[in-house]
Amino acid sequence: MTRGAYSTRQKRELLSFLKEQSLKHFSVDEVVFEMQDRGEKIGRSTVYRYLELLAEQGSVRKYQSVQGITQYQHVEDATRCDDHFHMMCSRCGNLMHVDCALMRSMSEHLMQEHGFALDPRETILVGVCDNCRRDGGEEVAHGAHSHEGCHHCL
Amino acid sequence: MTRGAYSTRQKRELLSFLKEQSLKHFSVDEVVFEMQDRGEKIGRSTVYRYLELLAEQGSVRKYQSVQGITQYQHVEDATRCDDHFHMMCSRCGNLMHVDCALMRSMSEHLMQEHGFALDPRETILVGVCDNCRRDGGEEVAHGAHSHEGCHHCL
DNA sequence: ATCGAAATTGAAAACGGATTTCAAATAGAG
DNA sequence: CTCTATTTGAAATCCGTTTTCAATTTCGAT
Repeated sequence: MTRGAYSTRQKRELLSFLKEQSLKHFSVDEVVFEMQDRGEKIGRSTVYRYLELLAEQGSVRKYQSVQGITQYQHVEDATRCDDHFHMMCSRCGNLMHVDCALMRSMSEHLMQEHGFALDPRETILVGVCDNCRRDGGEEVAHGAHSHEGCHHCL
Repeated sequence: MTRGAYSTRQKRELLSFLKEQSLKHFSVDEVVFEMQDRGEKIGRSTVYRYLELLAEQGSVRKYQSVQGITQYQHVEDATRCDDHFHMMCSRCGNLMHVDCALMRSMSEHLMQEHGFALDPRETILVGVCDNCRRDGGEEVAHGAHSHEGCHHCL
């Protein structure tokens, strides 16, 4: 079987659902419920399979929530997120991009001194974002980038 | 039921097993197998229950591996792993400690330039460890610290 | 447009780690 | 020792994920 060869209604609808909500993250069940709410017909196994395929191809990112449930998130430009890191706010769930000289020298250090090949696609720096530190951590729109002040960064 | 009121042989043996291998990390199954290998009689549910209790009390730390398996690690001093970082191998699941000047300056940078309060207890750097890069990723004993060469580190 | 091989779908079964159940065993107070 | 509360552990259950497989769909070839 050559996965990903045919284009189907389910795949098109799932992909456009994810694209609409770009940088927002979903569990498989959330995708299934929200899509079925819209009247779109799609099965759980299809969602699992296609999200997995998209993750391999790089157009969605996959990570484990603290509770151990797999979360998926669409990233518009697949290569765009391969060479920098991501910070996630543990209060609001916001995911932010960081591309610093410091991060790169850390990568190099880990490789040279520890033989550890750090993977920026898999690694998520967890902490508390600026907004949440200030205003106590209400839910905030996903995907905002809070790094205006940094001249090293994206 | 008032959990943790009674002292039992199983609890004493589990705790001393963990203490012996301090800072090494285990899945529940690894604990069960290794303890049963030594001839100690302990059931899987007891291990789950007691590790959970110890985690709440702070004397063991609990992690999700990339494969989604929960890992437990004894920390004599609960605060001891609060100030350095952890790297996890995405192939063998091995968790390693890193305490580098570089990591600390990265933390400072994120705070100063991005207002992001990085949390070393929640953050796990993901990549491929030395052993797995060399020999193609067979299962390796857990808990080894592969940073002998680094003078910055633990 | 039709045929046929290959890919895809999705309901249901299987899987596997974690949790819960509950009767039997054990701890500890009196 | 006796009585009650806690703990144990095998088995059942839960729940997210993966796999199975027959039916369906896609798409190239004719």
